[in-house]
Amino acid sequence: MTDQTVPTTAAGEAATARGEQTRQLILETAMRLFRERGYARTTMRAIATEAGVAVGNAYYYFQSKEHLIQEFYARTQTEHRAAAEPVLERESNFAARLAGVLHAGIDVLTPSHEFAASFFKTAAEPTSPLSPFSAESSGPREASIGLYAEVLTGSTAKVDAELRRQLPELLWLAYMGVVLFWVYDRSPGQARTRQLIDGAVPLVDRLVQLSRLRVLRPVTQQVVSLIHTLRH
Amino acid sequence: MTDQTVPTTAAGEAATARGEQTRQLILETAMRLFRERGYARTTMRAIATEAGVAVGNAYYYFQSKEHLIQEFYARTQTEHRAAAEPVLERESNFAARLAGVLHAGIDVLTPSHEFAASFFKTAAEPTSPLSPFSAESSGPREASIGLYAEVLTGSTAKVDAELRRQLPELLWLAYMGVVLFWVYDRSPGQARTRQLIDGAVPLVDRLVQLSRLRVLRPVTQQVVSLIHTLRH
DNA sequence: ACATCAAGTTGAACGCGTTCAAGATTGGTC
DNA sequence: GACCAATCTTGAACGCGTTCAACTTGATGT
Repeated sequence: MTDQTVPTTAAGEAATARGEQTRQLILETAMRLFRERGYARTTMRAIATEAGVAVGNAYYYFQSKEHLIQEFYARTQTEHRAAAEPVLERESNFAARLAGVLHAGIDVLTPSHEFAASFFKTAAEPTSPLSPFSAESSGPREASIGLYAEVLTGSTAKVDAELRRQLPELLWLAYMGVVLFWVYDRSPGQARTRQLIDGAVPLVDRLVQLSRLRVLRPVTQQVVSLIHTLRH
Repeated sequence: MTDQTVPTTAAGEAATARGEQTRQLILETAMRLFRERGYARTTMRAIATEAGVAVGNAYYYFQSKEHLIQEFYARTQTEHRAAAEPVLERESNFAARLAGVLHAGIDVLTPSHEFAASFFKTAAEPTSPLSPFSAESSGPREASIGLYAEVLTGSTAKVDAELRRQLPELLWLAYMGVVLFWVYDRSPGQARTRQLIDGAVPLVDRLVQLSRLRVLRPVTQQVVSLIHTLRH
């Protein structure tokens, strides 16, 4: 994870062996300060000073202050994956798998709640490279969707065939919704988000099981065709 | 609308007859420049210069650049209300009323699509006064929720009693979702958002009707109790 | 006529993210 | 060892949102 001659950057900046060390130093310093002081109160000058480099040098490796966060995404995704592993190994019940993966995601994010809230505005902007829907974020996004594909494939749940194809992305979208809720969640320890997960998962589970029910067949069809329409 | 001695500000700033004129001048100038150049490319200096006042003067009336947008909310809400009036007058079918109100909302927003996208990031921040969930936005928010209450009360739809109480707020939340989609919508004329509305409304309608169905009763209960939990 | 005082107005100054022309360092080549 | 080009590093400078001590204005009381 530390030592590679091949470019490791998601954004695709050139990363030779020489500069990589400085790059990592700046990144580590930035992440530490972000966690200590929050995103807004951490200045680029402070990052540079603490890292022992010039301000301009930080901009040689990172296009902007926002781009420093991209790494946060990648790391979080990797940690999420790891944290979800035991559940995916152990459980075969769909609801249990989904709940486990969602909780694992929030577990990983929890230490960064304040930090996440402060840079969320940036990620929310449609044109931002930090948007979870952006091309720059496609790596972590695809990986995350893959995680929800696993939730489904490893489970014993019986799902309408059409719906099954769309479900991983839908579950990822639901996860984005949970994260959105979590960012806004001001309850101590974000307990409300936990309640949301525990309350919504059985609901989703039920709806997914019901998707094969005769009365709901048209509704299922409608959902699937709507999704199809919206993505051309 | 122009001429009042009573304070008119939503935020509650003091607005005497004397300063009100300057306030309005700055506001009009700002709104014009925002539409002409976009939010980010409009500087406070430019607003002040064009309005013929000093920068500091703008800050006497508005806490920040962001606060200049608060007025945009209030205006949009009022226009939405007006645009929805004919539909609420004419239709009694729930789906037709909902679709009409949602389309009216997007109609009103359409001319400001670029502008809205540029300041959306600000509104998305949980702690921002511009957040649709913030205390400062409670005026327009309550009015908007009221609009969806009317969608329901004026309709012939039969809804589960428990659900009925929560529905206006849920519909408003769905509207927020549509607006979120609209902000991200890069299709020409935001045609996809129109498709989303036309596709999702029958679905919501169906689900609402089905909420009284026996098989779905537990699900409905679950939804209602989850909402109840999440708001203490 | 004058004093008083809140309301309104000013613009220089601050700290921020970001840029960029200039300089320093490195590894390869003859 | 001398040169070169690519890579890396520097810090002053720019424009931005925002602040604030100082100033002006105009209505009110005497």
